Amino acid sequence: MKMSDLAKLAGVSKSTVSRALAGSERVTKETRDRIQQLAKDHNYKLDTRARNFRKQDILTIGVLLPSNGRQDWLATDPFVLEMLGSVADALEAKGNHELLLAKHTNNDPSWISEFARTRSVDGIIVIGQSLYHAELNLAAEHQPNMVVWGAQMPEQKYVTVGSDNYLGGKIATEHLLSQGRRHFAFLGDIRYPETKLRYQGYRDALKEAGLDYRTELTTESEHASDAAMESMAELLRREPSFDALIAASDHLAISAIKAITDHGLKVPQDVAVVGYDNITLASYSTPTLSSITQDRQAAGKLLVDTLFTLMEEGKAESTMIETRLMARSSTSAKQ
Amino acid sequence: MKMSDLAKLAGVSKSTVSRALAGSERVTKETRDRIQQLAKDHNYKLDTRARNFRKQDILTIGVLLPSNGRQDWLATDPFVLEMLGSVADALEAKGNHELLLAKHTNNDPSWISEFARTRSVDGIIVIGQSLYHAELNLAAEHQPNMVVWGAQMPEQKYVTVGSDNYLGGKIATEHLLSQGRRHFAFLGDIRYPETKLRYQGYRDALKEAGLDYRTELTTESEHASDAAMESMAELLRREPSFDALIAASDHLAISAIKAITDHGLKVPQDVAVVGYDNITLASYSTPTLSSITQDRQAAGKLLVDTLFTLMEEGKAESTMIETRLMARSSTSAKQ
DNA sequence: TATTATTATGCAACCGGTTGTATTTAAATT
DNA sequence: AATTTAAATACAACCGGTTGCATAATAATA
Repeated sequence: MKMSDLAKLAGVSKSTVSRALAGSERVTKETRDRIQQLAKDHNYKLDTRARNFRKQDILTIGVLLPSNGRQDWLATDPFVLEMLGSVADALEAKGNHELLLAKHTNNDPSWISEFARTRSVDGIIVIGQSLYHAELNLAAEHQPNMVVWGAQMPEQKYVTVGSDNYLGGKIATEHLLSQGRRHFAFLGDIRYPETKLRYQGYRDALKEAGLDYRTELTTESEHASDAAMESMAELLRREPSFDALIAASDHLAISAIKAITDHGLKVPQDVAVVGYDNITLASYSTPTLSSITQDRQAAGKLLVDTLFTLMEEGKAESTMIETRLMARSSTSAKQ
Repeated sequence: MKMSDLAKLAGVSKSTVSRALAGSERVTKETRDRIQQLAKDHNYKLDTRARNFRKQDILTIGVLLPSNGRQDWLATDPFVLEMLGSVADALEAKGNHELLLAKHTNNDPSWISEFARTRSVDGIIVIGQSLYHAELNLAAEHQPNMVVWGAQMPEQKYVTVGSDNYLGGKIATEHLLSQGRRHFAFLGDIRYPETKLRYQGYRDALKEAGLDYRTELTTESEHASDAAMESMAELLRREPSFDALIAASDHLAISAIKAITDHGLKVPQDVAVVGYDNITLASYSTPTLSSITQDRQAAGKLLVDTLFTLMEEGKAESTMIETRLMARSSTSAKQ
């Protein structure tokens, strides 16, 4: 059932139907009501695809969810969903926009630039820079209206929005320093730009505190939790003397806590842990996890706003949102 | 830059360009290559909206993420993201489909039927039945091609895909019964259809074991964690004698564990806990959380397959996927 | 009642591609 | 060289709406 069919039924022209359904004043109230009723009766549904094609007043925004190398990382980290939600909210608030979701499926990262090249979306938001810097640069050539959640990189052709990861790493470290901790370990994979910055903040905080950065206490790990457990277990065997751990994500932190507990040590008494992202569960896990907060609502809004600046003006600057440590702390002694 | 511009540049007709870009054999290889090169040089991008409008070979599937009443529930539960991911994967595997994402924003549930009424998507998948049974029924009238992740309800006009929540509740309870637990409490909000079934499974398992269901040990709670903490704390004050807890979700379970620990009791020694969903973090939290697994990969695939059956044949049946308890257990004594 | 102003509706072009069919061009056959 | 056959390209209609402009219908004015 198309509009012309409905027009025939109503005994009027297509244009009248179009205007009637749009509620235009150019059609008498009676005709309008009659046609609208008729449309309802016959369960007529306007073809949005045709409408949008003609009007071209709805922007389609592609939202991309890359995996983090590991197939399952993305699917498990609630932080990504919260970001997605806040991006959707921010788009919704703008009005007249469609959110086209695309996610990583196979292990070939070229889908990102492929998406940028072939889909004629009006803009792209990538939730998670991951290891795809080069790929994202390539994508940006095809779709200049692209904003990525992540960290600033050298020779970057896309725009990033992120939190101050360097500062975050520093705050986390200083937090534990202020509680008298002196032997640090860092858990995270510094191949990831964001993790690397957090790591640098961590190192600098230690340096400023006059503490030697002890390289052998650093461990690499994927975001996935099994790998994290193993890394942590190995670290504990190798170097059991640290009393403070900075983890690059809450997921890692929670895995680490398990590994530490399994090793027979107590958190936070023996080892204090600080995570990153401050996912909801962090507040409710046992023991409560201290974490660096990245404000997702602000982040989603900033991603969208930045993209719109880009679309309207053709340029935008990479920006950061607030980073802070949540007040609650795993280090407070439990009885 | 539209196709006709490119045609002018190339000195050929629009149709030749169209065919050249589509890689048709009807255009000489030389012309084809020349045009493709030209397109690349001029950074021409085909208008997918126009293409899809004309070809009508791409189905648009709306994926809806309702909130769970509480504004923040959805955004925090990784289970939803995992479901979303697996739905996206399943759609991707089908090919020729677009995933249009829409989520709850304000507190008005009518957006669901509004979406069904006004957006001309080819089908709808709703991830989370929540409390919106009536609303979903309404939506189904506008878009019969609608599949909902949730539980079967009386007088239901939409199709559901879900796991066997009744069985899940039963398995969870029997698991703790087999470990000698005898005093049970249930944490969850039975207004939610899925939770209600889990609760019924729980009650029946107790009945079959010859245990009186002790109504005063049941507590209602939203999925959100603050409310859960409070409910749990109150329950502990009121009735401190139970040694087993069935929680309607892992999120609830983790909150509950915290409340129990804060109360000075030990998990699992004093109170054994079983959750639901088996989110990734459940395996890595401390203590490890037993949980009922719902296979998300299968779920996403089944949601999509069911929707396609519906779209092709005009009818489909509500189905269930496997439910099982994960082997690892919080009840195993820790030393 | 004839004429003008106003309002309601219809016509046809258009959005940017795709595709069946007609036409031109080149190659093959006699 | 003339004719048939095949290959390459062009033409024009179409997808399902929207919208500027023309026209028909109605109301207002002389």
